[in-house]
Amino acid sequence: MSSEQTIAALCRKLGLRITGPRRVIMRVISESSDHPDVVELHRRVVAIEPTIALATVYRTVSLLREKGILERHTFGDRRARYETVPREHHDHLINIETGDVVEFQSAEIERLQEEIARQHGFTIISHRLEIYVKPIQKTRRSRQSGE
Amino acid sequence: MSSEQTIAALCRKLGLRITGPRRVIMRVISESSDHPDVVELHRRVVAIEPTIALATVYRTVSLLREKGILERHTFGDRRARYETVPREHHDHLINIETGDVVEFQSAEIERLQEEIARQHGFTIISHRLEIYVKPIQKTRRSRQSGE
DNA sequence: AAAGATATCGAGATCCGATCGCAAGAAACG
DNA sequence: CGTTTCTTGCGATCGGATCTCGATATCTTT
Repeated sequence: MSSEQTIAALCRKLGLRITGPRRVIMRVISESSDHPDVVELHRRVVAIEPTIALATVYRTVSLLREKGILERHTFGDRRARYETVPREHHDHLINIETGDVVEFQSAEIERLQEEIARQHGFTIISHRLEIYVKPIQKTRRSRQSGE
Repeated sequence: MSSEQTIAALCRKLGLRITGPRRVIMRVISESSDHPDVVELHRRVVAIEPTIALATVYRTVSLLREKGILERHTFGDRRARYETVPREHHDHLINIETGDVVEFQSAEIERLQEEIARQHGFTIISHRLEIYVKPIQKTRRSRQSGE
């Protein structure tokens, strides 16, 4: 999702009407590189156009999610956070000591997931893999290469 | 978590009072091999002792979670589901159409995770892998419009 | 065993994120 | 322009989870 004309084009492609609120909401989303929740999105939206209702933001994000434009995450808390769908799927290594997040991809793991799902008679809709880690300690012995 | 005496012992060990409601709730949990949410737990609990309140079940499960006895999952929906901390780690296939959860293990995936973590200079503390799936459809052929 | 201290309970109120219903307003299309 | 259908704003409502509080039960102390 990107600039002004493409938002209109996107709406048209999705069969959605091009409305003022949607223009603003989509623009805010496209300019957000973090993972805002709906209230936060609404905050940013009303900073531009104060009349836009919270419910409209809710409706728009779920619409965009249905259409595959947005991804919904639910981290620790119970509020949903949104992110534009990355063009390449990735999973996360979370450093529990620092909170840092490292993205990674593994075609091999993806393949194994497909295999497991198929063995159970399912097809994968989506998945979530989070690996909680800490830095390797160097004890008396081995050091690690790389990194 | 297991039979009657061990529940008392467990409570004592955790510094909790051994009460009627707790006995029942813990028994229900120990006898559940699925991933019930709190309302479902309460259903099973009141089948044994109808006077036990939903709030008590909420309080008990969060207590047991704090103490490391239970694991809390939040799959697709917004409700928390609980399971006793397994002695062998497993991951979950979640059928998004029915909400059913299938447990699985994959030594291969675990191995790859270890490898990825190591390549980034980390050791794994824990991880979470959830695969959201739906049953394999038969022929998906010409469909009319929309959606 | 009785009593005091306090953790726990049940029931309903409350919180908070998310959704709904409806009348008014706006887009699309001719 | 006028009609049709979609969208919006607003308040009501939903649903899961938590909290309040008086009553009760458990543990501890004697």
